[in-house]
Amino acid sequence: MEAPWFMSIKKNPQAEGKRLLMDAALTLTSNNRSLSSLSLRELSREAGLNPNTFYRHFKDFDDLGLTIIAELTDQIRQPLRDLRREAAASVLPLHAVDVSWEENPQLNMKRFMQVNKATIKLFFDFVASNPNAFIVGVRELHGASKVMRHALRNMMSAFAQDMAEDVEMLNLLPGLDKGPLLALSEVISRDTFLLSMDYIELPDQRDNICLQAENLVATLFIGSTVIGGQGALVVGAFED
Amino acid sequence: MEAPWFMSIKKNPQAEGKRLLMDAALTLTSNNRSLSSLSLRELSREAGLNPNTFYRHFKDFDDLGLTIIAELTDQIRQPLRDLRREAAASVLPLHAVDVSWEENPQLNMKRFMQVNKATIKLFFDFVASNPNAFIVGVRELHGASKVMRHALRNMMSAFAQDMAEDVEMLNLLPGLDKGPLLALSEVISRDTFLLSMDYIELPDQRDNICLQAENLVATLFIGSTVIGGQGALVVGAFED
DNA sequence: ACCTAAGGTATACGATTGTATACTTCAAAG
DNA sequence: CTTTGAAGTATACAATCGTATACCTTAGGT
Repeated sequence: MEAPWFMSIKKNPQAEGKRLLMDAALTLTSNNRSLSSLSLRELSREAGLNPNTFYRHFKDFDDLGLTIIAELTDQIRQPLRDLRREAAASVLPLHAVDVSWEENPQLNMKRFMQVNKATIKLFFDFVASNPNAFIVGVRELHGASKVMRHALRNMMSAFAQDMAEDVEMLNLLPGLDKGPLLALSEVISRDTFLLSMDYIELPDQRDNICLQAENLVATLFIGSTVIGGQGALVVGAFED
Repeated sequence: MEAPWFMSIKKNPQAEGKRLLMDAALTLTSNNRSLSSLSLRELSREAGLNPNTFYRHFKDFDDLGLTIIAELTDQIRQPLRDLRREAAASVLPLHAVDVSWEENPQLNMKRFMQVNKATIKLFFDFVASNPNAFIVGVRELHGASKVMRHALRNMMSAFAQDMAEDVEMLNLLPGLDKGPLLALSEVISRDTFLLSMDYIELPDQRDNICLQAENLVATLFIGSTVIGGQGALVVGAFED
């Protein structure tokens, strides 16, 4: 009698278990669990592996978490920058007559709002296609492990720096100094991350959530511009 | 031989264990643990009680958590409103000539900023004197238990409503409609809560963190006022 | 062709866990 | 007084936990 096909196949042994364990962790944590509440055996069971296999790849649960975060960052960071450029490119050229802000605040504010809206839409699309990764990320951002918290905070700081750089490079808001811009980016980065939980959990309110995010970003940027003494640049765009 | 005093004293048996268990939970979670990662025996051990005593008072850990949150809310909500009135009272009467915003934007903006600063200072003082409660609160706000998350979210919504009511009643920002005001309050409530973690963990940066919070609040309120079409009310206060 | 180390497994052990059952104590209502 | 119910304890047990030790398989370098 011959052995069934699936018993004779040897999968490629290239650290397959590592993937399985990381995926299992994502699966489990996405359903009302936190990393710190998982047990080794539970995780291995979900991954379909022997408990000891965990130690072949990770020192402890923090190690696992850091690996997940590193992968998450790799998957998100560059795409996010690309999204922003893409959004800017799809909007700006249409009005590329390059009217200065002083000349026509309304037009330039509309530009900004459109890039804003497009970027946010693309970001949340990304969230919706990687829900589990975002769930762990947000959960562990204020979770039990100090190591994890610091790693995620650093990740979000990096995102904020990217955002600030892009806004400056694309000349979206000329009235903003570098310092305030970076501070705002940190806030926006964090709040958008947190909002992504709502976006995942409340599929019927996604349009609303997008609007919320857009409003937050616009409010912050405009407020900061005014405080920076460049209010004349923007206030004209909102008067009747 | 007489028994030592502490053995003969019968503490009032009015659910003493309940207090001990809640305190134990706060103690344990404040030190790199989450509620969902606690074990029943661990908690009982910390409280100095028999494991089974837990069930005399709580159905499960969610029940414990909800009780903690309820108590937390009771301790914070009214004091917070009082703080805001106190801050407003300590600042407003000095300038109570009641100059309209249109007449003197600089003066009125200064009023707002002072109330803002005072409230935030008082709030963070409160945080510093109840650190453990805030740590659990923030940790469970995005934690594993859905029940807990909803409860904490409701709590923060209540805080936001309080804030919106107070701002309106104290006439701090006449240029803001009720809708946007409430939306902003929600954001501020959440962000301030999260900032309180930094305030607890980084005692040497507390002044900085206060400034951060003040800036955030000011930026949001001003930005929203401009978007609402009342930019003329505020923009004058920041021009050279 | 051999060796080695990485990836994965099997088994076992003591510690810890949640909970069930039964017992105690004591405050207060009857 | 008696009763009764709430608060807390003692003991016990099966399940699960983390981890130590030893073993198996295979890809890749020499």
